[in-house]
Amino acid sequence: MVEWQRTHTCGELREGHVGQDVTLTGWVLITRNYGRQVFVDLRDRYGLTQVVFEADDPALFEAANRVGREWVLSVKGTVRKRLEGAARENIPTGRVEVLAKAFNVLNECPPLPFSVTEFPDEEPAGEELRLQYRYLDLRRRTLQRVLALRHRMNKTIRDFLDARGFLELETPLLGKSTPEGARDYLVPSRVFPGEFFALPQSPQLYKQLLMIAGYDKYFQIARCLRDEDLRADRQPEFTQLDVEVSFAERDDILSLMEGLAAEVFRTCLGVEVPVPFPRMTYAEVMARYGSDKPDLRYGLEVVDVTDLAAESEFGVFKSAVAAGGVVRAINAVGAADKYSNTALKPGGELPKIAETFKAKGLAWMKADGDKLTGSIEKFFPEPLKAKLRERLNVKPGDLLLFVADKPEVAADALGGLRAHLGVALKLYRNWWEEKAEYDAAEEEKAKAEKRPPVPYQPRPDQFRFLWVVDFPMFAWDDEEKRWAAIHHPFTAPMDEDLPALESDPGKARAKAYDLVLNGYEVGGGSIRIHRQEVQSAVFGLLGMEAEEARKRFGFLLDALKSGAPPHGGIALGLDRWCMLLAGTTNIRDVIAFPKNQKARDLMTGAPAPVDPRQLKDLGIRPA
RNA sequence: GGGGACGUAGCUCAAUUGGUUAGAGUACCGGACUGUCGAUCCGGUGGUUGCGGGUUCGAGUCCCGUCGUCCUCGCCA
Repeated sequence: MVEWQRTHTCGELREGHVGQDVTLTGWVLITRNYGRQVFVDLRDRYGLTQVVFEADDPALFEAANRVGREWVLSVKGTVRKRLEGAARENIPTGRVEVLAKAFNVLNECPPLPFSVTEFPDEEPAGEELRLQYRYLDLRRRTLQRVLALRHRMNKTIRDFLDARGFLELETPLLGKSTPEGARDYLVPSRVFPGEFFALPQSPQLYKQLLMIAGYDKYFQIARCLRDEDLRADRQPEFTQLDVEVSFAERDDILSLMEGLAAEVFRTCLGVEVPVPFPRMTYAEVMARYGSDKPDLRYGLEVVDVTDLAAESEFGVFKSAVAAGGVVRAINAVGAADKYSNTALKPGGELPKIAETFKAKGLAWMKADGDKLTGSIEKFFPEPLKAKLRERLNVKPGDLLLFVADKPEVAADALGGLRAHLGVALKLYRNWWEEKAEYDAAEEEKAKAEKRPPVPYQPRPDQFRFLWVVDFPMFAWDDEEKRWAAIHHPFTAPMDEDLPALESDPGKARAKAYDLVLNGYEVGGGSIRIHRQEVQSAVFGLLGMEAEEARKRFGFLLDALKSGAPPHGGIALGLDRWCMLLAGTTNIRDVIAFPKNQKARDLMTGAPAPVDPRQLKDLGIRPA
């Protein structure tokens, strides 16, 4: 085997290279045997080039005939223009081909458990199988593009923050378990049997200590680990852009992030997202959308009708109001025909969703012409119906959905219904769905017109950012009978709410903010407490005795006394960012080696039992 | 921990009301073929219907259990 090193990549050759002797290396996508020629599509992550073996050289031709899919080859040959009429305009290398003079088989490959070709009408293999053979899955062009996009995103972030004087600093993986928050992944200490490190849920405390140390602009693309149940957009280990700034107030952080988001969308998608992003208070989004991360790509807002319901004769509404509850409604515009009365009965499609969120039931009316119909209609006298129609802007064919309950339950249930209806009524389209449609049509057109296809360009209106601000400091934990931090225990209360900390903790608002994009929480942060006495007070409210606080966070309390500057920051969930940039709703699609829903790595099999001697060294006995 | 969907050839799927020997496409193997481009044509190999039990004259199909995967509620400061 001689001189197999490549001179060009498989995506490089053009008409300008015609006549040159070149060497390509890559994987065989597919071969076409035509009797007198063998065509081999050779592929690497840069592209695909057609290689031709001709029968004039019987030994070479015979050898080429044996080559199969996914073999790794090095091919020496001459670039030549394709025959008249045989050029392909849909790939950049489509006007040329390489006439092979010699080749090396760098590795053979048996038939694979699934196809990596990704032909248009080819159904992808099941995810379980793809995760088991992730190294093959990653060979697919789609995943190669996603990981390249992820690189581009990370690079943009680093360049953006570097240009503004930020330092990328690393913090430990082996740290100390902190109370509250998610379950920790623990690492046993060999030197101190029975003692454990905890892997970081985020670099939160370290970055605050860096602020106190005077590193006033910090960032890190940091791995975070939380041992909680997973979802389509949650992995046990995930990546955050962690940012912290000293002498910053909330708006400094928000506008910095707006600039960063705009830069990321510019470089990764070619989209100019409008800044600044809209802002709403937590109270407002919960009232209007029933969610702290509403998707603003569609309306379907929640409307309060408590006053009208109280005037009605409907017992369920009246008693809910009498008990201090609320009655809220959604007008599912034009959906009266889509949901039969059966689908709206208890146990039907929509009531079941409401019940998922703890609502006791779902009441409804339909607008049949200019009449309201449904079983609860009779409890509303005509003038009240008129007010209802006006409040909810009812038009013929509309479906009204009511939830009567405690404010939080009503918000959750209607928020859940809103999200469900957004999908069911097709109130919005994801940009990648429009792209898929465009691509299919454009491919056809380009082929007919013998030109390269024009790539799809996403639009700014397909990305609806939102800042949610003024979160409450605490929520009452009914199970543990105590206040729990909504953000985290280091979040500063709003200055004017400092008195409320003592008198009415539930009313105190935090200097906390979340960034929401198309219904996904893609970032969250706060201005931190930088005064020791405030931090101690908050610990106290969270039910932590002074002695315990000292034991757990003594280092932080001491540090806060030692010249801590005001500071604050944010963390962006980069996996979710990458999802939305890549056009997927599955976080595993943007992580090279993800875990499955039970947090198992199907490729390596981790987690796995270990040798008993390892456990003995660590002083651990299995349960 | 709760709810839901799914599990049939290497892969993607089909199989009527419970009814004959479980099919198709693709992959793979063999053959034909002078420009293909997911070539085409002809032929062939390939099955513990996830696993265990039950009902039945008869189970891929129905019931129970179990394992696995995904979605979701709780959970994720």
